Amino acid sequence: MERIVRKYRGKGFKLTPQRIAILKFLEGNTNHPTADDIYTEIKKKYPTVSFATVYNTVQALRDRGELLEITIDPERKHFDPNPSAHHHIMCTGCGKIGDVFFDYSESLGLPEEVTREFAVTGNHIDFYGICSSCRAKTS
Amino acid sequence: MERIVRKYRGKGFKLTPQRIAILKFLEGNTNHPTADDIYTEIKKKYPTVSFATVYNTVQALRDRGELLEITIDPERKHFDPNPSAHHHIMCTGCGKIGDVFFDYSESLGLPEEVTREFAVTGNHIDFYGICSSCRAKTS
DNA sequence: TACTATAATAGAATTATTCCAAGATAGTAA
DNA sequence: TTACTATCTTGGAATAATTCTATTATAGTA
Ligand SMILES: [Mn+2]
Ligand SMILES: [Mn+2]
Ligand SMILES: [Zn+2]
Ligand SMILES: [Zn+2]
Repeated sequence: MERIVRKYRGKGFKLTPQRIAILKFLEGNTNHPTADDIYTEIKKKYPTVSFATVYNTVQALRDRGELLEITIDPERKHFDPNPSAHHHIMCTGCGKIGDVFFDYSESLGLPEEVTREFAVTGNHIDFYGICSSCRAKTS
Repeated sequence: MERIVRKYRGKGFKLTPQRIAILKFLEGNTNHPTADDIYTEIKKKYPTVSFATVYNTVQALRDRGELLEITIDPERKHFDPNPSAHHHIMCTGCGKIGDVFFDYSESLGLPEEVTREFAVTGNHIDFYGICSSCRAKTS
């Protein structure tokens, strides 16, 4: 928590109790929670917290480059407190999202007809698969 | 249009006038339209068409493997009548989505800690960039 | 031509997300 | 400390995308 305070102090980002709770929940969290996941968690300690606060906070973090919005799930957005470039894999059985830490950039050269039209700035890979617990169920 | 009839005849997929209009709009369309784009177009010829029909039709096509749902745009789904494996690039300026026809699968080996947990079934790459017309504007 | 499974429609419902106005408060500077 | 104010929180309304439902219509088939 001291690290959190140190990280955001003096950056025009006010550290309110709700925000600190959100930051603590997100810190090191590799579950890629949805807005609802965050809301449900923070509500345990701050029963009057609102969705607006959750969305405002994740937006503020996103704008500061501290958090990523993940689009791999067509149903809803997931948030990732690890802003370093990495990729994701989602289980098509249960929706679980895992991290893929590998830089494929070298292999992702684009065809000339694409680079003629687009100046490429980034990439993100969505992998799909079946997680071990889902495999256990169906087999 | 004859090709469309031939393709779907006798497969439990009724070819209504609205569906034919949707199929014609989608056929060869590389613009990755949204549900609203489809609705707006079909409404020109069938003013009473409903969103339910648009969604029902794209779902039926998706279930038959004739159409893909694209998640590259965090705001809304886009649909792609080309179901063959390919990737996409979106302009972060105007939202335009282009196709990337290149099979990167050979280069997309996953780290062992991922394959231990997930049996991989597929992948899709989202590229980001700036399209030529957006570059013309800002420069 | 008649039948029936499937589709189309209007509109309500649901869900995710954003907006808004009013009241609080974190951080700062005196 | 204290006071100030820019920023934040909140409940609830608003928006937007998508799905559901009940009713009516019709494509495909016998
Ligand atoms: Mn991640
Ligand atoms: Mn495409
Ligand atoms: Zn699973
Ligand atoms: Zn553009």
